[in-house]
Amino acid sequence: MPAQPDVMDKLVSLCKRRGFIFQSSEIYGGTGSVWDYGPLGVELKRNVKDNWWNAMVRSRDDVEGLDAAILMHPRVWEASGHVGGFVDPLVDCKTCKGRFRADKLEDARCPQKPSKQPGQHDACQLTEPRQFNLMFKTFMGPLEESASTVYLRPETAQGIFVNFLNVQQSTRQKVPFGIAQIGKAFRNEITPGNFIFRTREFEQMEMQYFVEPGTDMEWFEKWKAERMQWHLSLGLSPERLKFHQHGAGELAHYARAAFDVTFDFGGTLGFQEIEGVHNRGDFDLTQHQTFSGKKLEYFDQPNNKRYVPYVVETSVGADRVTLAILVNAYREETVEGEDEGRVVLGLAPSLAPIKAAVFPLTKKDGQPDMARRIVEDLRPAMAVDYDETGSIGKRYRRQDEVGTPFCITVDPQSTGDDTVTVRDRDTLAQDRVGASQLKAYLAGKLAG
RNA sequence: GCGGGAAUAGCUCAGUUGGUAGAGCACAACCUUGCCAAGGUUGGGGUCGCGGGUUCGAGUCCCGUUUCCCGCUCCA
Repeated sequence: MPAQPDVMDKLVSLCKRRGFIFQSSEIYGGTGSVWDYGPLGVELKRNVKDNWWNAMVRSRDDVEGLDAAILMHPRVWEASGHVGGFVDPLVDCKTCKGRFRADKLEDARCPQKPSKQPGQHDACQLTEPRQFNLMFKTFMGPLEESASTVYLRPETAQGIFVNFLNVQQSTRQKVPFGIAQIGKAFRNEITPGNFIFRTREFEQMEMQYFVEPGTDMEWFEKWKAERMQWHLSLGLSPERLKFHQHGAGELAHYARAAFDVTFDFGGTLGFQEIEGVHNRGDFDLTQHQTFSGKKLEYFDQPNNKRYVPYVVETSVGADRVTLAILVNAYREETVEGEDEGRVVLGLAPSLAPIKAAVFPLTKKDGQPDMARRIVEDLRPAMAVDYDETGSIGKRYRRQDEVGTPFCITVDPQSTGDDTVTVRDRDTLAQDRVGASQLKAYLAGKLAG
């Protein structure tokens, strides 16, 4: 299915208009590359995170939850390789306007091929190398001069590694087991962009699974399969999901094997990573042992052996998955007999910010009162909206474009026999349901 | 950070050779209608991204700056 090239633009507009996502600090002209989630966006993203947490932590007995601090001891980032590895010296060529990593140039010459820019590279004009550190720096302590420099974490994983023994010992977990965390991370990306796809402040959903060395590739394959299923369970179209195993040359410094889940965002973006599954070996725990001087070994009592576990990691960008869900759900379609098309967010009911909207067909004959009683009845069980403004068709479409799966209408018949119509967002079918059965009826639909 | 383009109402856009802002849609109230964006009346909303300059006068010309888009570079 070829995505419309301009779907992303329409989505950005829809997200702002209906309160999903706003640009940060907009009234001051906006701040680059950070975004705020509005009333509907925070519900959607929270539903995504809750789904992940329930699948990853609450429904398993071998994964424990954690919420580590964003600010960590600065030595953590020396051990992790971020202080050294996250700094790239870059040079610009004034002739061809290209930019290159100074450490990758073979000599002090612009590597731009002459054929690409004929006659322009007789004299190279490279700027001095400049350092780009991708970590945000700040100060811990009230006086800037005497305070120590700390970093905003560029990934959540290190909070899990440094707590490996705390969690293992406090929960009496045995290897293999995992630690999961949802939290913010920060990177001074050189080129942020594409809406919430690449931002400088973002949220990760990570799980580090600790296994016995030698069983790591087996677990790597297990988690690959499990994570693919999760993305499908969110309603992402199978044809828009593609899985990419990294070749030896692509691997990051810590990885023994890596696997990306990519999603087709359409347009110029195309397939982009939304989750990575990595076999990190014992790189991280060994580094922290070295830098901290503390043993990070697991004692296998039955077999009387001691080892540093290997780690299989799955790391999802919460914002990226949320964006993928929005892109995947966006559609424009024509209703038969209508001139104007409708915009629909075909969100899975479990992810929809609003589960049901209740309308009185007219403002007469006690219909608004009955509709409001239904709202109050449903509210404890689900996010529900009330709307009496405009024609019934207009109200349906307001809900369609924010992905509400069910619309409930109170009509003249309702006040007599206590039944209402439930209209399905996707099929447009209408069921007649007794008002007293409504809660159970919707619960069944939302679960199924 | 470099090069190019852009910025006027919530959205999409008009705005003449410089003479202190308009339309459609959207939104709100009321009337009407009553199951898929009907119609009518009324209304709210913009110091034209921000700062400076030229000018009697700047949305319009000049400089700076911020943000966004497209390339380059980077992307754990």
